[in-house]
Amino acid sequence: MNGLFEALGEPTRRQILELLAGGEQPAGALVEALRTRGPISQPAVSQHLRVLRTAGLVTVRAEGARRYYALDESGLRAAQGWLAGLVDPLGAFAQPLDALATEIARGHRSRRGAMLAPTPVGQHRPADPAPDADTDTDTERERFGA
Amino acid sequence: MNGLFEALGEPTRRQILELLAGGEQPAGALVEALRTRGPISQPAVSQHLRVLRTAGLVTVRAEGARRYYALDESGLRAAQGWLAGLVDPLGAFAQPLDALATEIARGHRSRRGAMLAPTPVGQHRPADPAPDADTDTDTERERFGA
DNA sequence: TTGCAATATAGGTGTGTGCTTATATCCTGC
DNA sequence: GCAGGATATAAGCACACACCTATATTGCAA
Repeated sequence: MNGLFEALGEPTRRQILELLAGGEQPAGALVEALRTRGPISQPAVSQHLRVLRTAGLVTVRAEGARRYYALDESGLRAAQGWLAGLVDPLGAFAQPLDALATEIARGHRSRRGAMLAPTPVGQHRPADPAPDADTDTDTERERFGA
Repeated sequence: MNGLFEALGEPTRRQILELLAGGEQPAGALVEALRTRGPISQPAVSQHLRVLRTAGLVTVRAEGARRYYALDESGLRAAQGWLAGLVDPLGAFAQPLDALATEIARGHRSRRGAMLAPTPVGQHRPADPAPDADTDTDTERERFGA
């Protein structure tokens, strides 16, 4: 789960996510769909999918030679959580309600201010959901893992 | 309001947003704050602020020679809305509750599928909140506008 | 096994963009 | 007015990254 917002920053990748909002799809179908909008190569899409995957925005499921991609809600929620934490320092609305209780119990200080890195509740201190981190920890060989 | 997610894709810019979550701040203070994390020039920050502004993520208020920046919730909500639209095709949870009613009244079709560009409710069809759009429509001279 | 379909990786290229220094613009106080 | 502070723009550079073609890997069916 790295480079969350960096991944979202690319229009083609956002388009892929929109396509996946319609349900799970094999990589090939995504290539096809994207080609209705403009010319793009299969490897380009594959690379985008990899970025989305390491960002925790999509999941893969292998079925035979086909690889089905789907939205990964955890990543999407992480992004939403971070945004929510900005507007609403208390994080009251972010996902699980019990987080609110936690905050209250802690005696919510000063309501706004001195809360530089807003804790996006739900995931405690994601330490910035998208911390540059070019360190490709994804060396795990799992090619075509069935 | 352009390049929403592109703007969010930059770590320094996200850091600026986090700083602004603590309340309105003049540009200079942001430069100072960012310098605690690492070396950066004043123009660099100014440029980031511009990007955030044209993305609708921050607002500016001029007071004397100083320019106070603050979070623009509309932009943040737009981003959240888009994300929400992905996970929840009906857009039930996105901001104002009445949006749900609207959807229901319209007779929510087929629940999932064929809804490629999920309407993020709240702002009807932002036509992709961050549509590449390199066309710099921001030629409006408003330098140091009081 | 061979062939083909589906997808991923390798390697190379061009461009966008984030950075810097230098300078312009605008405000305020003297 | 002029000096100095605060911020924005200009111009140029370097590097990241999105893209491509070519190829490797895996699965399946003949």
